[in-house]
Amino acid sequence: MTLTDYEQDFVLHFGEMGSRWGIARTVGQTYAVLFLSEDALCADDLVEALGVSRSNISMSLKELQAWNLVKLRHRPGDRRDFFTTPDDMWAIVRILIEERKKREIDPTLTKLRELQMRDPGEENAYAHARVAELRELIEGMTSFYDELNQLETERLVALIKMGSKLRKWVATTAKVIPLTTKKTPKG
Amino acid sequence: MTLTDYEQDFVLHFGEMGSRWGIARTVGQTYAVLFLSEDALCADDLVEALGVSRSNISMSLKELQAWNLVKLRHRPGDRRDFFTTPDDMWAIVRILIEERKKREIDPTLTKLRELQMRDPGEENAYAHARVAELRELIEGMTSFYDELNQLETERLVALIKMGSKLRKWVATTAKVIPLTTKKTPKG
DNA sequence: CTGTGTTTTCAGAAATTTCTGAAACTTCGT
DNA sequence: ACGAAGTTTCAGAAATTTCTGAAAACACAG
Repeated sequence: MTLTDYEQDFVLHFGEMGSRWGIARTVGQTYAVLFLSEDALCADDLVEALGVSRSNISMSLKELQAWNLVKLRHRPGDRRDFFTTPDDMWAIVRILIEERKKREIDPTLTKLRELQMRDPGEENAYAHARVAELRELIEGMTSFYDELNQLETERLVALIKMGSKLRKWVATTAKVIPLTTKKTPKG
Repeated sequence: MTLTDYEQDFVLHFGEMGSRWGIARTVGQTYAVLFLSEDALCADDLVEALGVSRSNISMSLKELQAWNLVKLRHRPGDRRDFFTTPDDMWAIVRILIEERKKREIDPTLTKLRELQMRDPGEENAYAHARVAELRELIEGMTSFYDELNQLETERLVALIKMGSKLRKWVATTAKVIPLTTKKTPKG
């Protein structure tokens, strides 16, 4: 398991981007190696390819499994665990978006709803309105996402390829629905 | 500048979420305070509200300005800088998405394109194909995003509110376009 | 030019996250 | 039950990120 220069380049990039994507470097690199590999790899292959500790690989694989980003495989007569990435890329995209939503949006939505339940009192009138605005916006966006997410992949791909047709359709269809965002005036 | 319990709760949540969103805690809190405040605030207001150092606030505001998430205001006869958040929430959403794309997607797209230019050679045939697949997918998604981003806010909001209409429209319109994702077979 | 009120910078302290090595655990064959 | 091959856990080391305090820089008034 030695990486070619080409692979190396890709893998190092994923490692560096890791911090921006909210994952540890080794997790990013591990995923990258599996992504590029035609066959399933075992933990020691990854240790060798990346030159990091066995335990680090173990942790990273655990994290990738928690995110559903790798699949476990077994070979007859071999006790080791082998790993691959799902080969349908769109499945990967859906997983990534779903996981990010779960971690980055849902807790905030919960908090906003909780705040909305409270009696804000005089002093928090403005804050309360602002929270409502934010909550409505996030709710709108997540239900739009749910809508898209219900499309089977084939149709989603078609939609994405449709380009300007979508814009035209919105232009003709959308105008009947009234705009509801209110601007809150400022001092 | 003392925060009410209500505000405090919101602000602390934004601080905690910061790490998940890829921003420092103080940056998140600073933004939260400004977001909830009806009037523009100066740096010392924020120091008092959050109980952190002046320099930390200075850095945080600088970062928020780099992201275009706060606006600078001045008062006649007052030398201090005052800050607010843009009051159009959709503008905020657009900024956030654009900035994330810039940081999290664009560098990778550049890298993938760079790899595609290279002569991969025999040994990298599979990796090269996999990179192509990923690049195409990301390009497709970003141009769909560009498409949506060209809609003026009013129409975007309408589209988001359209719910199942979109799905129906895709069902009737999309089927003419052939599916192009190829599954790469595995060992 | 000097003094006052303000923002910025930056080296190092503090906090947090990531990684390692050693030990513990699991599973299976004999 | 024992040993071999594999995996996981976890305390602390290493690396990274965030925050502070002191100093520097800036902008204006007198």
